[in-house]
Amino acid sequence: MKTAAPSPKTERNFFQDVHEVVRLIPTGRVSTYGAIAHYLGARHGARMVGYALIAAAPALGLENVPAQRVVNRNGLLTGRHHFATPTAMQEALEAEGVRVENDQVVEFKKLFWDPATELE
DNA sequence: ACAGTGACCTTGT
DNA sequence: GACAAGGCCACTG
Repeated sequence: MKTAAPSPKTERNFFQDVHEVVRLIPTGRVSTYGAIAHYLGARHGARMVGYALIAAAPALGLENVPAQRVVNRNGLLTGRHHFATPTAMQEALEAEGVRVENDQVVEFKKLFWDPATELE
């Protein structure tokens, strides 16, 4: 299951772009779905960004995509449940120096990395 | 083909 | 300021 078959009709270009941006996120930094979606052009529907991360999930072989650095607007690790383990996301973030408390990134506002602003 | 769900965000009341 | 609803696009059943 899980879209293992790339559908040509579905422009996975969007996913590819998401992968690029997520990969460009510096270590110890975090970004948001809305920022990425906005940087890609417009509101693709921030939800699609999340889906793109699922499509980019390490389980598919894209371990180069640090989805752990991508959180929601609240800085909450909404997708931790989608990781191999419920703590994998938090563990990974803490391993990079990002303090996570109660599934929430501490000083998220400071660690926030906006492609449209940083990369411009 | 239809309906429901989903790692969300923005706007309106 | 808080709560509610809508919107975006894609995937699954």
